[in-house]
Amino acid sequence: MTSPEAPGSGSAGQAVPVRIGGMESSSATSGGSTRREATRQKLYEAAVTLIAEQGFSATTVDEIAERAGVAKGTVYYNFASKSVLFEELLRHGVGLLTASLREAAELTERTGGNKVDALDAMVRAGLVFIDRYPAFTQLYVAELWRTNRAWQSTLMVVRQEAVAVVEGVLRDGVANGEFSEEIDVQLTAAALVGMVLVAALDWKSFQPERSLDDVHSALSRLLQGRVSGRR
Amino acid sequence: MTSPEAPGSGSAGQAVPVRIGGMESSSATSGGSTRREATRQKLYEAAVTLIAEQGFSATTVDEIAERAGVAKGTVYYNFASKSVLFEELLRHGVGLLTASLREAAELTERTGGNKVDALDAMVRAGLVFIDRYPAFTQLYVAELWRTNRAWQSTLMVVRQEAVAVVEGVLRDGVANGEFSEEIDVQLTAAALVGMVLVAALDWKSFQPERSLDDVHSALSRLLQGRVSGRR
DNA sequence: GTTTTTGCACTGACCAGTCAGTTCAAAACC
DNA sequence: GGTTTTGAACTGACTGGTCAGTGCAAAAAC
Repeated sequence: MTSPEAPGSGSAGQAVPVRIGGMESSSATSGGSTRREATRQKLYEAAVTLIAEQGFSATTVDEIAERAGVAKGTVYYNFASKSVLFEELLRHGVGLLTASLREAAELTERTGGNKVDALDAMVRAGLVFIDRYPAFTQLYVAELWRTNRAWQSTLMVVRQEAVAVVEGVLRDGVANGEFSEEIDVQLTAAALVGMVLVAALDWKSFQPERSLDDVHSALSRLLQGRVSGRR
Repeated sequence: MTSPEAPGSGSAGQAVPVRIGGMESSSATSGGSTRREATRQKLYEAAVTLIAEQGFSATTVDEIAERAGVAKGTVYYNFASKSVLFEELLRHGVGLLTASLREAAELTERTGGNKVDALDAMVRAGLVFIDRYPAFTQLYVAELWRTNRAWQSTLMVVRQEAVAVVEGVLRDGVANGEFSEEIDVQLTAAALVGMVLVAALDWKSFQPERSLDDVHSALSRLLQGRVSGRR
């Protein structure tokens, strides 16, 4: 099940039954069995594609259960409600993205790259993420600017974490003179995120045969202002 | 004429409502009453905000009718179904955007601007549009990359019309040497659209007190590569 | 007199969430 | 070893409610 979607905690090896306490702090249901974790994972995977395709409200719990190969009751055994399932899915997915962006930025830092390099590395990290989890990305974009929804506040927090990584790099770049002091950090960060997001979704939807490198270099060019003019 | 048929009665064919290419609704209002047009307009306005907030499936026809101050029967007198109403709304809205972009590009052309100016004018036109119709924009973004929905093909056609305007300017710019020949027109256009879309939605959602000029200048800077480095 | 809107009762499909009952692997016991 | 008990995990039929779409007679608008 190295399935193509549903950001889940790695691909939980289903062979190894022993899994000692390590990592995750969320204690609550400690003693969590592996079986349960596997079921949740299957549910995430089923839900993410269905919701990306049809939207949250148009996706039924029966469908999710069916695609996960599980009874409907199991969904409710594992999650308090349909929207809790969704909320948890969102939190998890964006967490992965944030970690990935942060790592890209830090790696560049450590290997002595400048801030433009960091930005470029983050663009690539974003593309890699979208390449791996297109459905999740799609669903995220669809929900991000909605108001009046149960998971709105969760989403906002989680979004801010991701955007903050980009903003941080921009701010650092301004501080060390690499970027103009005139730039508006917040707006520029949003614009950069949008650039990657939309270009990548278009790539996946309308010309999926293109390579990641292709897309990356097009965006790099734009990012570095190598669009206009000669050369 | 895509003249509105009588209230879809008969249980007749409910075969997939996907129908491409319908001509523009008569702008001339030929014969068509203005009253009807006004009712439709009210329904569009009611539907757009509700659907932007809640999504298509979570929005009920009763709600739409109520917010429009109209009886439910009227909705069905004017539109064959809920999804037809939505589809027409999409077509209508994107039509406005496309016209606006095209106008911006042409005006720049006529007043002797170069292609960068045209792009910049289109960015502004996009911002003005989003400023005026934030709910529509939001809803459009939420639906754009969905698959498996009834109005998918309509959306695709209409999206292409809008993106094509941007692509056209880019292509012209490449042709006259203003832009590098290396740019990927399609991807760059998508990225530019994304930049404006996401920056503007963030603006509206998270810092609505900013002025349009503010946002525009931040994007202009990015567009012209005046972000990094020197002056 | 024709078109459009209203109001409202009605139907049939669909769906989130529930709950009494089943499964089965590991623990407890002999 | 073999047997019994336990309980977490899972099942799926069922319920109560919701909602798209219908039908139609009468009023309003043009």
